[in-house]
Amino acid sequence: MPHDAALCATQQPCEICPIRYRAVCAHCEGDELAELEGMKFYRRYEAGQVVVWAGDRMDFVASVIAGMAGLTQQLEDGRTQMVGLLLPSDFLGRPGREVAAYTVTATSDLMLCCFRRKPFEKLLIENPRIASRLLEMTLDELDAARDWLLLLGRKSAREKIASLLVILARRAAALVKRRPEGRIVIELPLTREAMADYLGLTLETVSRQMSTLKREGVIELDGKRRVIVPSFVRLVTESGDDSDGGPLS
Amino acid sequence: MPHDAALCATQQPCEICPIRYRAVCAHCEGDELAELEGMKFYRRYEAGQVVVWAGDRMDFVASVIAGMAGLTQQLEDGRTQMVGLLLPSDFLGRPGREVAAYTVTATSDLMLCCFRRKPFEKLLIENPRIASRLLEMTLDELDAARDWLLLLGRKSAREKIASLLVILARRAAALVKRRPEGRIVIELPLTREAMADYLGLTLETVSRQMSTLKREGVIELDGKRRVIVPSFVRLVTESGDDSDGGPLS
DNA sequence: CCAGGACCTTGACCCAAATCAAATGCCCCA
DNA sequence: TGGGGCATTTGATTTGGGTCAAGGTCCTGG
Repeated sequence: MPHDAALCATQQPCEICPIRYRAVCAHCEGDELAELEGMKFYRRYEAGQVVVWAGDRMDFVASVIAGMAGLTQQLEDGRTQMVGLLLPSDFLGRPGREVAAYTVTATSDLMLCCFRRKPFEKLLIENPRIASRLLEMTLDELDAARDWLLLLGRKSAREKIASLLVILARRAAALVKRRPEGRIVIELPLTREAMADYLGLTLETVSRQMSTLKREGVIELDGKRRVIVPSFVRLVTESGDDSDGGPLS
Repeated sequence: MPHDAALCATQQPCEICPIRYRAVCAHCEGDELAELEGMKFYRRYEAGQVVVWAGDRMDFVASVIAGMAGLTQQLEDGRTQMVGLLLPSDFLGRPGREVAAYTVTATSDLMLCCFRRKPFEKLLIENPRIASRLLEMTLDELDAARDWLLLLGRKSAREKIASLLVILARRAAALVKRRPEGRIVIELPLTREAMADYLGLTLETVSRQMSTLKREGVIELDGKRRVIVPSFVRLVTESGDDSDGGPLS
């Protein structure tokens, strides 16, 4: 069956696809996934709830269906850095690793489509197509991590905030509404503290920079968690990287 | 044939293994790799030489045989961040990507074992074992990138320096000599500027922190590029993370 | 053996972001 | 309707690391 973009792009969870419910679905991949029935289950978490603690045994891997989660790492003295951002269609867990290396926390209400580890690993071996899809996704994640390294290592606080908004606007189509005249509305699925942990800043600095961007008209705030972007191009400029790749630019 | 740890761990390049000459070799993987003959070639680069520029076409992928290279990303105004560190056995290039996303520079003299892209990709499809090895390596790289995010986001300059030395000591067995009484000697394959680009610092700060660590007896310097670590445990303490995983700890 | 240049160190000063400390707003539930 | 608790904002102050500037060291090639 041919790829059905409309069906794949829907916000409804695909009931069959094991990995990426939006870009790959039963309608695209065919019957090879039918065997997955019976090895998967859904779980929901509330904002702030911990999915797994680093060091805990994790007997499943999962695909994010809705909401957002963060992978988090800590130094002994409590300094915290987010090291992974999971949005719908992202994959959680690592084949072959039974013990979680990072703490996973729902930063907003979260819905996961989970697969029991053992049968999933068996599936990977038997089904090179899924394995290769997983490799591709991992490579994309690595690229994202590398952009993040540049952000953490070399960008100013203001550029970091702008970059985060750009990332959310580009990746989280579900969070974004386009308004007439090109205005964009972003529902922030993170607290200021989670933003700070993502950006390697303190929450006070995040708050101050949000205020500054607002004062200068780069963004508007409607409540604390809704950001309106009058000019996306302007926001991208503020983010420091000129890459015009990706949607919305 | 069973895994031969001694043979795999040798510093000699494995003439057959396409991906990781130390951990996987013809002796472990068997004949499935024989078909690789004829699709591979070696290249050497001098310290400072650029392997590929971001945006350039790259018609091969490669395995690092000796030396060290850095992947580097830049903002328009020239701020530079290293986003990948390639040591012997690391893999360079991404299947399916013909245009390099990052600039690759040899930070020391470098030897690559290269594979022409097309036949390599064909091989990946036909040989799930190699594909799965590549997935595993990519996941390891992602883990390393995540530790790096923590380093850039939350560590002090001093901790960053100590962390880099720990990483080099753990990963680059080829660079490290153990002396009696547990002393370790590290040959730094990077300039101070490359260290700064890795750590998200300026070269002046790197130099200052090296001097401080020396003054306090955490390290000794023999010339500019040879670091002697009297107590590795002490160095790990200075690095901020208490993880005692990995060799040498 | 000396000159030039690349690489590194050190000093003085400055500034962006952290830290410490108070408000303020907001939501939920009694 | 009001109060408790959390998230957020804002202010005052400090500080780690950046910036600018001046040497120093070592290697190489003439």
